[in-house]
Amino acid sequence: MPRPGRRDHIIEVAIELFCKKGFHATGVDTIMRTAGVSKKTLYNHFRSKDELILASLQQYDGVFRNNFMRNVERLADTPRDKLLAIFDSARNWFDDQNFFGCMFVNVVGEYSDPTNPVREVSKNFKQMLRRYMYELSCEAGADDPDKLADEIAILLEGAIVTAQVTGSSSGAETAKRIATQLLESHLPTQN
Amino acid sequence: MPRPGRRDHIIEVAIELFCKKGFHATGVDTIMRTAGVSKKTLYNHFRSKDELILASLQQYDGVFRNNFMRNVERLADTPRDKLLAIFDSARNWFDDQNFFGCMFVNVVGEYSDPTNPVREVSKNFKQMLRRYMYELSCEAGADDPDKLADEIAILLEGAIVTAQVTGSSSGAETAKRIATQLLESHLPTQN
DNA sequence: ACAGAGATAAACCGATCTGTTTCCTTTTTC
DNA sequence: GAAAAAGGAAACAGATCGGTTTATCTCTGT
Repeated sequence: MPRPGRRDHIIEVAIELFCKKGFHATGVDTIMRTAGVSKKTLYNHFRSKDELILASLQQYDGVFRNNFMRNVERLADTPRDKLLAIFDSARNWFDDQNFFGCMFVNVVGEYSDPTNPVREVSKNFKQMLRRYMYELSCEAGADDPDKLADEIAILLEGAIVTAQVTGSSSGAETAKRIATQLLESHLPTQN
Repeated sequence: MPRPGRRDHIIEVAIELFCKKGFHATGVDTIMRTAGVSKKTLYNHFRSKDELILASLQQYDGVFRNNFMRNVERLADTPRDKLLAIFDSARNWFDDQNFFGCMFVNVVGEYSDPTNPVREVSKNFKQMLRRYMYELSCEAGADDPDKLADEIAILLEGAIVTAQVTGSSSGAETAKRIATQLLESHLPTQN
């Protein structure tokens, strides 16, 4: 049996390197050296680099849920406020020293073949986010929760990319401002 | 003197490959073979691959101006309608067979070092876009053209990334819908 | 204590990477 | 038409790529 925690540690290191340096630019030698693990061990846990990339994306999917969404839940109580807190949570993320944009967007930029499995993983991640926004929109009593979810999702994507390219997190506030206006129009007035 | 057109042709080929396959994944051998040019010629025009990447980004900056912005100008007459036509022009772009997201976002995903020149080129590109939106906002009589430009810019970024990841161009309409609402609130009523 | 599985470091494999060089042909220029 | 510049094909260099193998060592279960 493999020693416990090793696999997760390799993935943890891989996520950091993939985010920071990119996927093609990060060699397995670097990952294995950074993780303090022999190459044989790495290939004992993952059949190939592609498989490690996939595992990293799936792991990051869970990490993001725990960090980002839990943060949202902590920052706000009502569904309406949670929809807005998404952008506060995003701002915290942007201001982190280790923010290099969305891992799922970056991986799609490097693997454009539509049949590549990373594409589906990325799509699923974005769908998961949108579903979360959809549920919040329903709970908040939006007149058209489907549309509102699409709109909030686009605002978040735009804020992420803007922060990544410009290096400034101010896009989070711009997006939140737009979102506030959207909620005012599409949510029943709260007294 | 170098034979005319050769340099531009190499760049043209490089842009296509960089967009489609990514930057690290595209080797100079592939570029040179696709361009039908010897390696010596390539390195006669560009000192290194990094220099070719930079030249490609700068060239694409101009290509984008001609294709995207001219398309906007063609689709609408008034500044207000041009601001909205940005998203129609974006939709055409997304539906193109050769859409692989924004080259400047993709390059930032692969080169995260803040001192890398590609970062500044990407930032400049986004600033150029924002300036265009700012000027249209001013002409349209926006109450706060700076804010409106930021907002439209985020909407466009969000639509681009969404189209890239999901493969659907419908985000362009969602973004346009939001933009319409923003214009209704921040522009003087037009009769 | 002993067998077997897991891990390690290192050598190794063939392929590919960016970039240079060589030799020879084509094109430009005066 | 001749000198000079540019281009082409291919070998070459050194490094790195993803991935395998080998020999040695360290755990673990019983």
